[in-house]
Amino acid sequence: MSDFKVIMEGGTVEQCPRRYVLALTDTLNVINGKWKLPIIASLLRGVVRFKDLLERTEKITPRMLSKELKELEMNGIVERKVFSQTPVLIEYRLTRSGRHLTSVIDSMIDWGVLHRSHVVTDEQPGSDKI
Amino acid sequence: MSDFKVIMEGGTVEQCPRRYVLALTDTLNVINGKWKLPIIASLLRGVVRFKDLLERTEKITPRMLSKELKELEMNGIVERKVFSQTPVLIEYRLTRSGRHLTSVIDSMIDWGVLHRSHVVTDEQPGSDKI
DNA sequence: AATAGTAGTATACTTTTGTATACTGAATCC
DNA sequence: GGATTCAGTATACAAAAGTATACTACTATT
Repeated sequence: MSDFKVIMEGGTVEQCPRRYVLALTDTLNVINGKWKLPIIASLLRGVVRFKDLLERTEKITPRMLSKELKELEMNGIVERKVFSQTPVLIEYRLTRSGRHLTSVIDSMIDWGVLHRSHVVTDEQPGSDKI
Repeated sequence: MSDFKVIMEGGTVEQCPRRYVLALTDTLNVINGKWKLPIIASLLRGVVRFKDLLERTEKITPRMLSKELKELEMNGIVERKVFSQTPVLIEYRLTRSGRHLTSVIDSMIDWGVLHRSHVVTDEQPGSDKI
């Protein structure tokens, strides 16, 4: 659909529209850092609370979790819902955009799996052929 | 194909196989940082030399370019070929794995475009854009 | 009044990433 | 023998990302 590949076919830079470049950097900014994808992966399993995320995102500190969740919220990836119970209950869930990240994650997994197989089959020590 | 979504459908963590997690973090590690994707995008246009990359990757310093190219080479994304001419000629090109990154890039662009449209249509004033 | 549960914040630090600017080395050309 | 070209490296610094550890605010229960 986006057909980034146009730039391969011997064209000028302008063949890759600016809005695609923006879209790409948007996506990178959303998922970058050490914790974004692990958190998103946890949220894909459903609605969760802060404490749950703390426990099941290995070794993340509350400070980082808080920071990352804020960024994800600002970027429209997660929603934060407050329930005025006692003790207070706060739920985090993915937005529609957040759920759509599965397609990006899937393609990253596909590439990673493929790449690992290439590395194993192609790259014997010393000889580096394509 | 990789079907990361299995973890949505009410399962345990184990439903997302460890190798998928590894594949995902591989991919993240390969593309993370400020310069990896711009460099890969340049390389998608064909074989290039260090100096070309310096000129057309906006404002990158030789130090960073050198560092990033080394990492990409170590990760099996680019190949470096030395021609013993004078002045010496060194060519950088994508490996097969490197070229396959187009599918990841495309899905990131697709998500970014979609997300921008969601942000415009969904989100009330106050919510922040990327 | 002390305890416990939820959802974080505060402070100080280390590590990683990125920037700025100048420089090296090899070889040929003039 | 100095200028030029290519492909980087060296040094010093600044900024961003991440870690460690302790603490706060609210409130309901004991």
